[in-house]
Order: sequence, then structure tokens, then C-alpha cells
Amino acid sequence: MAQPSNLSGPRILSTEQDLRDLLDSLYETTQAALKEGIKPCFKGLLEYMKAEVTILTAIHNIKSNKGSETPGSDGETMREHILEKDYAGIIARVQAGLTHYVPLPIRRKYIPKPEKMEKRPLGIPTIIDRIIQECIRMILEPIMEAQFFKHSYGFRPMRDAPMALERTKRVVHQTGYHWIVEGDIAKLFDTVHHAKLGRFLYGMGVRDQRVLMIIKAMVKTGIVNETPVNLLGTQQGGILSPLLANVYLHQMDYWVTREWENKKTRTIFSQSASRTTVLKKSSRLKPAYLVRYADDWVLIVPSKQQAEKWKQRIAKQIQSVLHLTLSEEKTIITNVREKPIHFLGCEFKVVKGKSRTGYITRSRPDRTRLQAKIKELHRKVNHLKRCGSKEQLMREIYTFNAVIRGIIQYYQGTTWVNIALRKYAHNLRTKAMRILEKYGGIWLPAHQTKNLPSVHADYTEKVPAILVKDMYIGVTSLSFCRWKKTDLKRPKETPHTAEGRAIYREEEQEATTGTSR
DNA sequence: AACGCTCGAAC
RNA sequence: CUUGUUCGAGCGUU
Repeated sequence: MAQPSNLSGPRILSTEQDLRDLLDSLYETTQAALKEGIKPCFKGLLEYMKAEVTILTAIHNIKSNKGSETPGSDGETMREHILEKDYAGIIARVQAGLTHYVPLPIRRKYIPKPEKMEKRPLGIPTIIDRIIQECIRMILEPIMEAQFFKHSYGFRPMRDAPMALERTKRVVHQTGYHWIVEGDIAKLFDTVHHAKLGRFLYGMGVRDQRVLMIIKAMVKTGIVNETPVNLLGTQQGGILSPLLANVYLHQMDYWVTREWENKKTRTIFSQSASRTTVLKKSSRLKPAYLVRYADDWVLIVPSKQQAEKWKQRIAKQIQSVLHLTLSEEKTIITNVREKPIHFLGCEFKVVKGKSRTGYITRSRPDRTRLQAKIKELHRKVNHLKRCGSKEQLMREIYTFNAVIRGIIQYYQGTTWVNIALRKYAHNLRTKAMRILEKYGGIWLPAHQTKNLPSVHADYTEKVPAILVKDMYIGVTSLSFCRWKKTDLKRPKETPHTAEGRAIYREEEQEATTGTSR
């Protein structure tokens, strides 16, 4: 690697456009540095974070968070203590915080993990500290985004879990590999090592010591009634924490993929380097494709032996470099031609079928998780009983329908979505009808209802409906779903370049206009 | 275009 | 007095 160079010149930030341009340029200079094999190196970052426009944008970004009325340890809430106050005073407070950062202790709250006895420890910062974290996140994100592994999908803009699943499917389909290491990193947020994190940030271009000190102070923030200083881990509930988790695991991405997936690009980047070493290495390459979603990942490899080997290698590496542990019982090696893997709430396997490899991929909602959701839906149908009036019932139907649509929309990318969901539709429907009967409910073909027209227009199946002000309002069905192709990420798509945003908008257009395809 | 609200999913 | 990041669906307001 060539010498690092300071890539960020001083810059005045006054308008929102200035800020937008700054974020774009942070992304672009980082990417340009990478292409030339130079380490990115940013020094004057704190000034950008302290700019008035940054702080106002930060407040704007997080003001409508669900928890913005949930106070931290100082009792402050967004509306009462920030939005309704004189904004010059608030800006001064944030700027002071960014100058001499003394974060207030975080509030601890234990919440149950879904379907588990185990509890998840939340760390809730005060509102003012959340604003400060958002100021930092905004500036750091483009620098990190330009460097992250392209098949890391968790906590990242313009990416989602269905894309991670789609990537996994395509790798299996295109390579014909069917051995998969399903990886599980134990308690990622709680075990992030502070000094290592600082080094990784530095290595990725955050060379403003003041910013590194603020982040250090932030992760070390004490916990009310527990500890005056936190020695390990990053707050689950901190605005910056997801980005920090990705920075931390970027080390793993880099290490796992440099041997194979990223090999080609890397050789292009360092053409001056000896080609013979590259070629020699390639003769004993270990093919492996990583797909990561936060602390959850899969590695697709050609054989069982390779799977075992990689599992040991990764376990050893993340232990020594990251002080992280693979949970031994949850990290599984699976032949997807024999049994499914479980990844991101879905099951996924390959079965014999007509394709180049002789196999095709099948996916469906994870059985046990789906059953839990169905149970929850039944509970919610019963809840419809409690409505006093027809109008109230109508509102309850709307929210119930939103729940159903939400479930459907997530699983739409799985090939068996309809088969998996429709099994449960009948019972829910009849249960709903029993309740609607008291309000004059009738069975009506879905396309004759007035609600959810974009969905109901396509279905003639009968649903329970009630008449409210001349309009039939129907309870939607879990069976109103069909498989929908998931588009993969295009490499240039990012929120941090004008071009990347344009591609994103283009895709949105296609998705809304081209539904007839 | 922008904002607001309801709801879902992953971690 | 259940936080956070990200993604998505639906509805509404000027």
C-alpha cells in the first residue's frame, strides 16, 4: 500500500446541499483512495459533525423514531426537551458535547428475545447523546460504506434481508456448491473490544483523534446502577452501534473474502505487485462465498472438508483478531441438497430440477417462526371481539390487515410463500367471520371490497367483510400472496453518490410500473 | 415532491 | 417508562 494521504480538505458547511455534497465527497474520495491502493485518511471530521446543518439534520433524522419519547437516564424526551426548546441553545449543547464529550450513563432494560428464555440487554442513551451519535454516524457512514464488503447486508442503506437470501441462492445455483457453513457469532454487541474497534476505525480512515476519543468515551459510557464505566461491548440501542458492529466485522469480511471472492478485484487494484505471487496463490485457492447479515452469516463452499476447514479457520481468526466466539452449537455445516439451512427467518434448500446444475432452489418461511407468528395472528383475531362499534371494528380490521400484509411482504421473495402461508389462511378466515357475524358480516369476493384495492383487486376468493357507510371492508387473507423476484444490489447503488441514488430511483420506478410483468 | 400515521421483517 | 440501524407495505395531509 502506498502512503496514506489526507483526502479531506477544509470545507464550509452551511446549507443542506453542502452537507449532501460533503457526504458524497467523503464516499467518493474513500472509493478513489481504495482504487489506487491508498489508505483513506480523514482528519478534520469533527468540524463537520459540529456544523449547525449537521446537528439540525441529525435531530430531524431521529425525531420521529418510535423511542424518541422514551427518556434516557436524564428523563429528557425529544418533543419536550429538544423540539420545543430554543434551537440555538440545543445546537450549543450538542456542540459542547462534541467538544468535551461527557456522555450520561445509559439506562439498562432487559427485553425478551423472541421465542427464547434469554434476555437482550438494551442500553438506552439520553436524547442528547442520541443526537450526538447521529451527528457522528452521518459523517462516518459514507466513509465506511465505500469500504464495506458488498455482500454484507445488515444495517446498511439500500440493502435488506431478502437480498442476502437472493445472493445466497444465486451463489449456490451458479457454482453448484451445496455445502454451507451457517455461522453464528455469540453476543456480538456485548463483546466488541474497544481498543480494537478504535484501531479498525483508524485503519478505515478515521484519523481525527478527537472523533476517536468521542467514540471511545461513548462505548465506555457507564450503566445506571450497574457500572460507572463499561469495559466491553457497544450499547444495544445506541444509534452508532450498528455501524460500529459492521466496522468490527468488516475485518472478518476482509479476511474471509480476500483469499477468493475479492481476489480478482484486488489484483486489479495492485497491478504493480508481483503477478507471480498472485498466480501461485491461486493454484491453492479455497473457493468460498460469504454472505453476511450483521452477526449472522453463511459461507458457501464446494465440499464438506472445505466447510470443516473454513469453520475452524474462521473460529480461530475471529477469536484471535476480534475476540469473538462462534457459538459452537449454533454454527452448523449443512448439505443443502439434503436438508435446509435456516437464514434470516427463512428455510432454504436445493432439490432436483431442471437447470444447468440439475438442481433448483426452494425457500419458504422458517417453520417454527412462522408458526409463532400464526399463533400471534389468532390472538389478534380474538382481540377483534372487544370492539364496541362498527367504526371501531373497521379500524381494528385495518390494523389487522396491516399485520398480515407485513408478514406477506417480507416472505414474498421465498419461492414457497403461497404454499406455506395459505395453509393457515382458512382457519384465520373462519375465526374472523365468527366475530364479524355480530356486525352483519358477510362473505364477499375480495375484489368487491373497498379496502386494500391494490391487493384485493387481484383475488376473487371470498373474505369476511362488513358494511360501513356503503363500503364493504374486508379482512384480508394470508393466501393473497405470490412469489416475487428479488433484485440483487447493483454495485453502484449507494445513497452517497448522485449516480447511486439515480439507479435506486430507477429501480423504484420499475417496481411500481412494471408489476404486470 | 415533502411531511405525518399504521404495520411488518432482519439483526 | 421496549432502544437502535436498515429495508419494505399500506393509508392519510398541503
